[in-house]
Amino acid sequence: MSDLLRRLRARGWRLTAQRRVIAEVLDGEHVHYTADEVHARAVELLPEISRASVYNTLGELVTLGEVTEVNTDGRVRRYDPNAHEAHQHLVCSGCGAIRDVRLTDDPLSALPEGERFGFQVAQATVTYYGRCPACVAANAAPGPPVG
Amino acid sequence: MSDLLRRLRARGWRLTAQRRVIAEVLDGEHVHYTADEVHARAVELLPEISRASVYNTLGELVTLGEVTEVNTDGRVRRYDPNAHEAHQHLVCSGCGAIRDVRLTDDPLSALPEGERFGFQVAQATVTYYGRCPACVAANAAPGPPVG
DNA sequence: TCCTATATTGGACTCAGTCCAAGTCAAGAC
DNA sequence: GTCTTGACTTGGACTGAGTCCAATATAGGA
Repeated sequence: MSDLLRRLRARGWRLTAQRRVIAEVLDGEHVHYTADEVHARAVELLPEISRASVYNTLGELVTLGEVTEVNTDGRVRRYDPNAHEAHQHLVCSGCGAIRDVRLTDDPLSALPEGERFGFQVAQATVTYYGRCPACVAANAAPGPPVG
Repeated sequence: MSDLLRRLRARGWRLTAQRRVIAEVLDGEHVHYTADEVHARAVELLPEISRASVYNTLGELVTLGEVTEVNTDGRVRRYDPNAHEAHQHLVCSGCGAIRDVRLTDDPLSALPEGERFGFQVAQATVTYYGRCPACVAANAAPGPPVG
């Protein structure tokens, strides 16, 4: 049993076939799947698993802090199982590729007291946008870079 | 005529009633409306304006760099007319209130070369999450803070 | 093995956003 | 002032992500 499943068990989760399969799909530190991608991969392991179960389980994993929701394109939510290491994301505006990145400074330190407006600030998410090496090479000559 | 309309005119835009109304709705530096909120306000000024026109116009304003798209909740896109001043956003996880904030450091400086993976990094967006004074006061005694 | 609270299912539903063919109209030409 | 035309608008159908729910199934403790 994976560490994730062990932790879930310890929290009183019932270990159903569906939850095991979803945990298996998310196993791997650097995946950023959408709910539908998780579902597609889960179906290969357990053909009868429903979309609703995938959404339910992902939502619960997010609530428990085992998975982080990331939204890099303003459209689809993605699920990041690398929730136990502080990191941010670097996104290719050409192909949408996503890399986990570690920053030198806590982004909270860049927000001065005078800009907090009395908020109790708890968290920051940073998304970097650029072009990955493959997309840079692909557009080297033709046209201006996008985004 | 507002500066925005003047700039659009200079770019060859036809100044239709719909576009004037949308520009008027977005007038004001610190609004962060969704497309449907823009539509609702536009309808008060021009009852027959359609959702499609609102989406079209907002999309064009974003392409022209006159308005920025922001997504603070992973769900709805919001439109920020304060596109000519570099800033980031502070979001209340209680009520969703959004404030523009100016940082002391360029967030790009926190991403070391070794974490760029050959990307040509162009841009960073930072979103801070916390609780606004009103939400802090509201939950002062009862229950643990959310998020 | 039984029991039951918890989880799963599929299908209907919502909501944001897109697409399109038909109709309208801003603004340049005269 | 009127004409002309291509850009703009419209409403309605459509898509895709995500939610909700009543009926059914099942994990795991008794």
